[in-house]
Amino acid sequence: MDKEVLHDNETLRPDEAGRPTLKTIAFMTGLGVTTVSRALKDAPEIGEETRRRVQLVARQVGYRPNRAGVRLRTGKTNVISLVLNTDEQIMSFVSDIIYGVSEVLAATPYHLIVTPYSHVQDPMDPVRYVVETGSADGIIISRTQPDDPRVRYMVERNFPFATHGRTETGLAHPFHDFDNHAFAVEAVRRLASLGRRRLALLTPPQGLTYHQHTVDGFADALSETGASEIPFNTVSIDHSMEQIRARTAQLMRRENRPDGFISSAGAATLALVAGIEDAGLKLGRDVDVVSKQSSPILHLFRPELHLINEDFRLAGRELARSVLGWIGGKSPQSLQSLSVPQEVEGSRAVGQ
Amino acid sequence: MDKEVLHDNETLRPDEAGRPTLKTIAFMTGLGVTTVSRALKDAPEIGEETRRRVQLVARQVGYRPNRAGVRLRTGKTNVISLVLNTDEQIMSFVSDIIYGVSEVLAATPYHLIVTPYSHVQDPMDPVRYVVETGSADGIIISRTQPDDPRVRYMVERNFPFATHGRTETGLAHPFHDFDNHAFAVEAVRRLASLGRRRLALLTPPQGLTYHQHTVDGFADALSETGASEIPFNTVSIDHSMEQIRARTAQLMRRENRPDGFISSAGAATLALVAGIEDAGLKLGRDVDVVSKQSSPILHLFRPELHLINEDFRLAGRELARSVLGWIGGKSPQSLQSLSVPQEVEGSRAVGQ
DNA sequence: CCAACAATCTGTAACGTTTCAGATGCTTGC
DNA sequence: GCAAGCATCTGAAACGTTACAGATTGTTGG
Repeated sequence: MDKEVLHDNETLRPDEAGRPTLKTIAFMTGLGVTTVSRALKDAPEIGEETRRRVQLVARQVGYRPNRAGVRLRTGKTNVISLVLNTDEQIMSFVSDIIYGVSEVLAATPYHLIVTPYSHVQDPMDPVRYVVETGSADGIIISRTQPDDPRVRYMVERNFPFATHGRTETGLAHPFHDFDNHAFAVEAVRRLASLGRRRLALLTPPQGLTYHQHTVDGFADALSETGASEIPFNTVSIDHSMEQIRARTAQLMRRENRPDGFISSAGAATLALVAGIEDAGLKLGRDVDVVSKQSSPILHLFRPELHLINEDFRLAGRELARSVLGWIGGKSPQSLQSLSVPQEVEGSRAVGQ
Repeated sequence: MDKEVLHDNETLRPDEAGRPTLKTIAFMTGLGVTTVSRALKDAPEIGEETRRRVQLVARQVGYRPNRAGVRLRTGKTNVISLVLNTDEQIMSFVSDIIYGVSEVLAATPYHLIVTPYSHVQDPMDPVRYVVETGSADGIIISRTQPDDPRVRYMVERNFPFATHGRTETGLAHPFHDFDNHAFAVEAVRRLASLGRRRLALLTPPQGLTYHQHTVDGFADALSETGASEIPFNTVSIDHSMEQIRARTAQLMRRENRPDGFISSAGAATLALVAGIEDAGLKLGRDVDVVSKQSSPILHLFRPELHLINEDFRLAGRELARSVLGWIGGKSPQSLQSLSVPQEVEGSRAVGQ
């Protein structure tokens, strides 16, 4: 600290507008930039006093590592990419996921970047883009399929990711999923307990893993309760409100109409109920409906609805934790979680 | 192309797993990396044939500029930051904005990064962070206030941004706004035309610019139509569903209750209507409600509702275009837009 | 024929970071 | 007294890009 060699940094003017860099701190402390770099990340071969001195100065001048510098040198982007389908109709749950992810990332140096794709594209495109250009350290995807090509692709390349929903690839990868089997079972039981015997299921989109989970839960609970199924396969929650409404009305005007419905999405339930009422029937009297919801609003729509919450903010948090975990070296197997259907407050709540 | 000096790039192995860089293309074409760099951006001092040759090779090998390299060298991040408040209750509109922004950015090299903040923080924090660390080239903010400190901050630093909502700072900056004055006027007229004379307004949050716009439009149209106001200032659309519902019920049980409501948000309308019905009153008979909505769902909730659409996806697109415009050198004044209330399909639609 | 010029092309340096392979000085053991 | 070892520190090089200041041609005008 005395001999001050003053390495001839020709153009070095300490506080010249720009933000401080390692060089700035090196100059201020009289150390080399290598030493500063190592001191800041608590490397072992740095003296105790030096470390403290460097960290003090760094804090004082508000040093923040330049992301581009780090990224160029190390390849680490400190970015998580959330891949989203922009065709979703009513999608307040999307913001919930985003906020959940954000909550977790806030305590880290990670930024969240949203990578959208639409129906005109191969869902693989955004994933390929991120992996090939290395524009993120990890990816979160949703609308997961049993044999999801995106999952295969990323596993092959050993690229960290987490899926919202499970696969049946046999590949071990992080996921978070809502237990839709349990949801369907609880829903059927509820309807059965109300004396409903002819049940129809408004399913998740064909081809997604949780479609099958829901259908399986429905079937299992049907045989458990002895209720029967009224097929309702012409629409799914991916269809437009108009279509769901029309098909429901159509179904409800038939001879052998259902007396109980299970709906896999809150928005779809609005259309479903409208269809029921179009047919001149009344909720709670002629038919009961159990619905999933992601925002606590459906009880305002029709108090007769039976509701089960799916917490997407929680999903976002879990998914973020999972990718970070994988990036951090944890084993994929240890980063899988399942969320259980939540009882909704109020008299008509479903669940235990 | 004949003398092939083979610049001694010691460690250069063309196709060694990694993605192609300028160096790769330089090697393949036999040119210098400077030439390649310039050829790719159509610089003037590059021969026609060379340019074509370079661009052909670049396309063939799937060259994509390394973002970290560009960012480190030029300071350009090719990132737009969308700053969001995570405390919003029901926020399907958030995804709409995100998708709108994405749509526009998709055709550009820009990435979208979501920067959240919560009530515990100063709304200034995320803005300061982005500006100070230079982690984006432009910012989009919402929940704009008449004298918004974030706007002053960014204008002072000449940092490109766009606001969802206007300010009254006198500073020229890009914005997109929904014409809430017009919305309130149309809403009052509609209620007046239905013979409603005692109107209550469920306002946007106090402190935000569009609160005043709405209130002003309401007042203007009241004097135009001769209707009178029933004060309803104890809640705003930022309050919880429960609070809105309870206050509404309370209001509707009073002697001098309103016979018309204007609601500034779709989600709040659910609670508002619930409150009305809690008081034993009936929509369309005892009271009419005009509501804004951002998703076409409220007509399913109660067909008696009068609805006006606010298109948030459009807002997202406009906001994205605005920031990009400013970054691209256009004048802030030329990047301001206002969106007019949209008529909702169906018999009870409001608007022209 | 030569100077001047335009048209093309080029290497070097720099952005901020981390890794690598030392350098320096001080103890320690014998 | 000295080699070896340890504890600290260090500069150079590299990541991929662009700006700068030339270099190398061939062409033109006088």
